Amino acid sequence: MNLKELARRLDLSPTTVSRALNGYPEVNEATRERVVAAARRYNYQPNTRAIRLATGRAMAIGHVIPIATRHEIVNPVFADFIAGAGEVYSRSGYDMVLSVVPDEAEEQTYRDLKSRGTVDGVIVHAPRLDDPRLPLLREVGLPFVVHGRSSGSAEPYSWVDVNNRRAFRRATEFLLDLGHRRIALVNGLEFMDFAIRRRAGYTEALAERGIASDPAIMFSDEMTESSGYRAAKAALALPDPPTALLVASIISAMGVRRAIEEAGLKLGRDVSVIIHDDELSYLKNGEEVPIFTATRSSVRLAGRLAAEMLIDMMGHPGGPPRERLLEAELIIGQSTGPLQSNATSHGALPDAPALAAGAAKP
Amino acid sequence: MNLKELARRLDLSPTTVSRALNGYPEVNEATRERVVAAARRYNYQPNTRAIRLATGRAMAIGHVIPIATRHEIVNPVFADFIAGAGEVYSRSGYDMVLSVVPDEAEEQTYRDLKSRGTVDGVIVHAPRLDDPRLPLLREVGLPFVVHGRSSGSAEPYSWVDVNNRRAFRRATEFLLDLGHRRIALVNGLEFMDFAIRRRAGYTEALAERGIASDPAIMFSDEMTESSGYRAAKAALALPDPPTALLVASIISAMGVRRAIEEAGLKLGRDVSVIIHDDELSYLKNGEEVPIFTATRSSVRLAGRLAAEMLIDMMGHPGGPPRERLLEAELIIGQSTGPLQSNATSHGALPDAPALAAGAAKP
DNA sequence: TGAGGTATCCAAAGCGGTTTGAAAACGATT
DNA sequence: AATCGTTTTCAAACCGCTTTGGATACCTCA
Repeated sequence: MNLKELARRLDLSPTTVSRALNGYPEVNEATRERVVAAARRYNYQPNTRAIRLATGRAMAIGHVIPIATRHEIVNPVFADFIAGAGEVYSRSGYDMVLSVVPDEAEEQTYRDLKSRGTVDGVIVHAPRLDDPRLPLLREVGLPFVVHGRSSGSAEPYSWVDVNNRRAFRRATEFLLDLGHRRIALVNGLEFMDFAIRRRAGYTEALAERGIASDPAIMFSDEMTESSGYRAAKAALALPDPPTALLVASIISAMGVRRAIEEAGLKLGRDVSVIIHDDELSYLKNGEEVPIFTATRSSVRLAGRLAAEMLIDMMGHPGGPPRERLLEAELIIGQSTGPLQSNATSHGALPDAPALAAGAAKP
Repeated sequence: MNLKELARRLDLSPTTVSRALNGYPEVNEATRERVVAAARRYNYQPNTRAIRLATGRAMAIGHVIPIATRHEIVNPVFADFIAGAGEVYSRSGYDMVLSVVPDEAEEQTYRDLKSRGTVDGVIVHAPRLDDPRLPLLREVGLPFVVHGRSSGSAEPYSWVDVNNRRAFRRATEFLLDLGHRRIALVNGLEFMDFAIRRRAGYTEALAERGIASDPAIMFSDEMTESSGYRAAKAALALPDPPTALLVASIISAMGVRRAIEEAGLKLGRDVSVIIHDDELSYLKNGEEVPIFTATRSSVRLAGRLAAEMLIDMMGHPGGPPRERLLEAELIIGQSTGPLQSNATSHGALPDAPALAAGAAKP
């Protein structure tokens, strides 16, 4: 059943039927009802392909995921972000098109998406420092919203991000307040913008208390279980091991926990851990009571917000870039506790003579 | 730059240009080269929307992910499967369209996908016992490939699946060979087809050795960290705790490990664990050496195979359904070991008098 | 030389909608 | 009754490509 056929049965022109269904005012209310009723009766669904050609709009939004040839990792927050954005698209009549491409083909993919008219706009994932995709998309003329930010970008752009810096600053302060002085950072890859901001929050908080950050306990890697394990294992093996760790992801934290337990230490007593929790639906940080103390911010919500922002921007072109900064909440779990003073392996720090900081290796 | 304009500049008809670019034989080789060169020079990309309307093909494949209102979980294997399928689509010129819909809207979504012509075929995820989507898609006339199988389906259909039953049977046998007699099952939700098959493999292996399966140590839940934790905690608290656990997912296994360590037991010595490992890129089962002993099968590979199968089927309509069964390999990690005999909490089992089976609670 | 092929190219008709510009119908106004 | 402004409807052009059904030019062979 197509428009022409439906019009024929109603003894109306395709023009009028089209207008009736699309809510244009220049059609008699009685006819409109007749048309709508018939459309339902014959189960008429306008052909998407024809609409797209006629209107010149794709009614679709693109997400490009580069499959890096070196790290074969699928961004773990991706699934939840997509779920959030997808809900919005469904409600708004947009399709989500995903392009999985080798990362050297990423630029060409964006160009094609535009020139072939496959999508009306895109969401940019996992931005890096001064990310080349932003000028590219501007040049190409594809509306976009960034999930995260890209420090160093010359021009303004639209984004949805969590306040990573403040989150990590607060987390660090929380550990400092518990008496910890030697705090390790298990960060994501530091060419990723979010990782840079997290590190900044961490070092700032330390500096304010007069603590120099120590590269020996600052790790930067992909956020996998294994890398968390390696980092924690290395840190705990140091002559002056950290008494607390700040971990960028719940996935790395799984590995961190493994290393801690393997070292015979007890999480929350001998070693404190704070994580950043994206509220991944398949890796929740506990249920009623959180496992890890965490800075928490829903990546799914970010997906919803980014999608809404993009759709709204496409509806009002020429507007200024939009920004949305989400604050993470600090939730207290069972993985943090005051610094234990009965330890032996390393002595007091110069700026905290009253507190005998130490790792609690048995 | 569009076809008409390009034709004008070449002083050719759009017909000829179209044919030249699409490799039709009825065009002079010299003209073809001229056309191809001009297309490259002017960076001509045919408009997808027009192609789609003209050919009646969407050149797109749909994936419908229901967002269950009750369990808000995003299937964790989804990301990797999508990555695998997406690679194939990119290479083959297909778009992947993802629909995230509330699960009560799933049926209507499939109907719309067909009647609006948004996609040419779909991949069905996470099939259940006698899944209603299969007859629906058949009725609607949308080609599809199922990732997994649906026991009880009357008609044949195309699928790509891993041999879950054999995998779990082998894993159980492996534990039995190590002397374990009390083996818990931490399964996924048992209305999911894969979970049914896994359970079948497990109970079969037990039955063959004359061991009745005990509902008290068979758990079925969503495969999250928390549910794994709960199951293992409950199992280990029993008067006759299991000495080994068979766990359906590496994510649940994280929780299982937490419960084991919390109970003061040592993984691989006091309690053995075998998992099923989908080789998720963000949750690898170790790197050089596997953490858990596991039955392993790449879900990303399954994604590639399913996509290839579907594309091929769409190219040869009317063919018989296709099937592809992948075998999981059994890899030995550090999480399994022979049954310890120095334990006390429960006695020898009738059929293994020589081995004093016991949990090693200190 | 003329018929019959073959190679090459093109005009025009779709595909199924939207949208422009105009016409028809209708009432109200002068 | 003629004019005007609305309301309502429609014919036709258009979106940018594919594809059908010729047309034309060029060979080949009898």
